[in-house]
Amino acid sequence: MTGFKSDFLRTLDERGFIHQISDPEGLDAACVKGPITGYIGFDATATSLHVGSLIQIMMLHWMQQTGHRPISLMGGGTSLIGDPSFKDEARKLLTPADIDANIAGIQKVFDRYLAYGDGPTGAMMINNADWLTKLNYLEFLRDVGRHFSVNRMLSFDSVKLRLDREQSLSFLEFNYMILQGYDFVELNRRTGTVLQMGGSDQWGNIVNGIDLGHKMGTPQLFALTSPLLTTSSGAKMGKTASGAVWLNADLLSPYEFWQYWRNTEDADVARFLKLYTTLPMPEIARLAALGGSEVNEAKKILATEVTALLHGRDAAVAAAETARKTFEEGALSADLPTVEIPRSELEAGLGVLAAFVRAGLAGSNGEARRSADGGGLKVNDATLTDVKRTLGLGDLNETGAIKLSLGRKKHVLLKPV
RNA sequence: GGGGGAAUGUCCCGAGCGGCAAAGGGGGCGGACUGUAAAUCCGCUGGCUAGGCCUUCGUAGGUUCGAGUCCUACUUCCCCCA
Repeated sequence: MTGFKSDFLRTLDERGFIHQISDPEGLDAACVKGPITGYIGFDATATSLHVGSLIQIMMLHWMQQTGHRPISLMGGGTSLIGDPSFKDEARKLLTPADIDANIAGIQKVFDRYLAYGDGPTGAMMINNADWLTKLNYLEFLRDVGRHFSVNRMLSFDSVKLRLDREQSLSFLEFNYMILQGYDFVELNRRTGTVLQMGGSDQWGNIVNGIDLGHKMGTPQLFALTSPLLTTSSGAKMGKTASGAVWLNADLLSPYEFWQYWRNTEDADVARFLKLYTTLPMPEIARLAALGGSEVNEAKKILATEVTALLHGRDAAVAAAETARKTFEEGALSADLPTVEIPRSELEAGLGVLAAFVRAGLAGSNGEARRSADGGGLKVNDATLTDVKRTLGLGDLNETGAIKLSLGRKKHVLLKPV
């Protein structure tokens, strides 16, 4: 449906966030009537979220910007179980200590996107461990469990994958969707939440919560899912050679984060500007209209805006400047990713291949050797030809570091300490 | 309950007469061309103290000078009969 009356849905719609809504007219009407409360749950399976979650965070952001109250729900309780949806095997079980540490890491990011506070549109940070860990089993079965039809749960696509392949789906995992459904009801009771959002793979789990709400006497609840995001070439978002594109700066520096967006494919620029920046639509339309090599300007703006939201404007501008010096002037920027190395090792002479491994540009000496064979390694901008040479203090350049490059895009400074 | 088939390079799919570091894809990385894009072409895609050594084919044993390949047991999955 198009032609939403509420600012919230209109914004999400025109920016490409909407995949499915359970009752579009009903939700639209509720949004027009006054501030509503909605949430998205985040698994605590790693110490940082990655770009795959950014679209969800942006939905919460817009929710607040358009006059509603967003809740970021930490899955402290549900992560004890692990979401089996569309997975073909069980995840490793996390300990409560792991999960607490993960939540601590994840929370840091949200302050950038949401304004937490008590007002009618103040965001809330809630952990579902608050109630899930206190449940009494028999009580829970009688109050909540009786509303779930196993027949129906078995029919969900998210579990079918496992069942069709006759792979074991433990009772523990099977309960995940019940707990997620219960979360929705519990949040409604505690905060008046009426909307749960999430990726399209969460549709079944969310609708389950709505059904449970009906049976347990909540007001009408709503589901809204975002499309599963892939790049134009079909790759899942957030994967690079070196691993996931983390949001936390200690796992991926602002410069590297900026680079990830700078390298967006042409065909994705407009879509990403709408999803991941807060630039006004007319401005995005202007950038999207740029043709040929001019799209590079749009990509730089995309990279800077996305980075500014996450790491702050200063860090984004600095990243852009480092990139400009490195790529456009070919000059040496002291702000490139830096790896420190004991001065004594340099004095003793460090094998070049080992140096590239230390810098994180190669996984092993063999890999570094192959890259060199292909002409892909550079030391201080000179192509490496002798893989047996060693690096010493004499290789330090004017900034007191050694610049190691893999390909044209990846540069690391090796700095003695 | 009975019968038949399958598990391969820790990214995925997939060939593999007892001599195999193991065909071929996809993906990824690098090079050329460009615009730090896409498409295209080329190279690489177990580890190491590097022409020699070490570790890999579901798990554990066995046969053999030598096992991904043959035998036994186990695990998991697929198909057929009941």
